[in-house]
Amino acid sequence: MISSIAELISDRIDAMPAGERRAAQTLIANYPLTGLKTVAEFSAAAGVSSPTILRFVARLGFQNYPEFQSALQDELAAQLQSPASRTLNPSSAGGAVSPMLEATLDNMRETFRHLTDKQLADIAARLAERRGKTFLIGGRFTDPLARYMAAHLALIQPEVYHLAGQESIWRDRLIDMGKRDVLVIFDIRRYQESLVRFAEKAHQRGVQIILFTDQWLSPIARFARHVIAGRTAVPSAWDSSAALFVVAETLIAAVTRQLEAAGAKRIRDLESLR
Amino acid sequence: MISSIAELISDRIDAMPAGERRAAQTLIANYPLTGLKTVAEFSAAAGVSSPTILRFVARLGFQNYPEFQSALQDELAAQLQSPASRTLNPSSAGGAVSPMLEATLDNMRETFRHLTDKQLADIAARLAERRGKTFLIGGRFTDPLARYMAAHLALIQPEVYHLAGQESIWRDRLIDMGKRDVLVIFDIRRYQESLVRFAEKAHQRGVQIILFTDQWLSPIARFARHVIAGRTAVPSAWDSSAALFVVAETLIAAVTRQLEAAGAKRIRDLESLR
DNA sequence: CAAAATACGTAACATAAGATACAGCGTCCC
DNA sequence: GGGACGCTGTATCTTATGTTACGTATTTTG
Repeated sequence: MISSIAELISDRIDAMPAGERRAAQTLIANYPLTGLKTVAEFSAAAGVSSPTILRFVARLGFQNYPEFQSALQDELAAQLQSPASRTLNPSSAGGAVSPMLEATLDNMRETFRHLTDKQLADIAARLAERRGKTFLIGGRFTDPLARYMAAHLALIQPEVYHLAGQESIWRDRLIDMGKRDVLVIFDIRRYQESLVRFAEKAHQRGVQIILFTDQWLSPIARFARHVIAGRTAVPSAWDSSAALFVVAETLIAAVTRQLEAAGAKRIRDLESLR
Repeated sequence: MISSIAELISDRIDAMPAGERRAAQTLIANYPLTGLKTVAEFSAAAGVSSPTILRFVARLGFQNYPEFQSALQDELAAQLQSPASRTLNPSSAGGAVSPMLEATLDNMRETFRHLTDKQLADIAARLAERRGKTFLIGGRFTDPLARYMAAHLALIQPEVYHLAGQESIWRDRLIDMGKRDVLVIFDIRRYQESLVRFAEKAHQRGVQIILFTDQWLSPIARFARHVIAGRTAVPSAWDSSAALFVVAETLIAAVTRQLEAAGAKRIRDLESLR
């Protein structure tokens, strides 16, 4: 079975006329980049004319050039999203312990790869500054993450609230929210209508929203000041929230550290209690 | 020094108006693929208009959109050619983030290294067999994990209950528990007296206890039929429950798979609902 | 060696892409 | 509360990209 376009090419390259073969070789030489450029650039790189490129693409079975490019992009997306870390991963040598674990580790690496220190520091700073209140809420499966984060944050600073229960209950809490407040929302597919509505209203009131979502971005991203996009794909019937969980823990640690550095009295009191 | 466009973006994202920030977040969320598509596709993905995308690109310092795309392609080319550079990305290269991530990944590997496939399979089988009820409970910080697991298990099988609220409330639930039932407890340092008492009483009633704890083992291990010891040490003021979280997800996946294999009617019904 | 078939490039075309002008709107500041 | 500023989207325009038609060159085959 032929999975990648590169395979497809090397499979048919022998049956190609000279010009198209040059196109094929040029593409393979630095795959897949040349194929993402324009026909004119591709043809120049291969030293052939534009129609030759188009005929080459047609021979591969694509209707037109954009379709060919989309296929390349999809392939690239798949590559970038599940890094080939299987090769450079020490634990994978141990056998089929758990594909689940491997996927989860990949997800975490990939999630953090798209997350800069600065982003995390900014979000931590926003959570640490005590100008307003902090609210946390999550969807059906992610609400426990909101609870987990709330449990920690509530300990190191005042005015941290987890929004639980029915929609009507948290909707009424909107009255307490304003520009100085922060709302942390967890929402992964399938995105919850009620959360989107809630986020929109909070946004209208000027609340700063920090969104934890998956790589396809919840519609709440529209209203969010900060967006954390975690990878969720695992070999399971369910999506994995593990990557988001680790980001949450990382943020908790960062906030704690910032407050410690700021010499917050509460932290000292807390330490004396421990 | 700013080397990659991703860095450039996260550096300036704060100085951007809302619409352009959405563009930035969308691009970062699955970088750099969105930037290689057309302006129209990009704008649709970000939920903004085409001009906003162009203004976003202009703000980054590019003269026009093609120039921006070329820059992305060059960056991609460099990445693809030296695979090593993919591992040492901006976020993991240095800074305060990566020690946390590294420790967490190590914890997971180590946790699963001490966990055999058979153990996991046994526990999953125990959870999947529908002879009695399943109860879940956790400590101060780990109760969200119990909730998370309960939210999934309750969907794929009946009679799954998360024990919430005050101690007196769950103590009264002991009446409903018997030999055929399973109790999943999450308890890491500092171990909670109330949980230990509860576990002991449940054990006396013949309840099968599955314990999620840390490597120093909660005293509840005395009463537990199955013990999962996760690594919790991270460079933070708090312990990490991430490894336990991943084990929980793994078990959820395994139980789901077993029930699917057993052809449970509920699973089929569930799938028709999705 | 000649004729046919195929391959290839030039040039004109149509389409879709990126760029721009402008008006509406919200926001901030005085 | 009013005015100025800045942001955003709609509609229009321009550019350049992909596509096609056709003639020439090249190879293949009888």
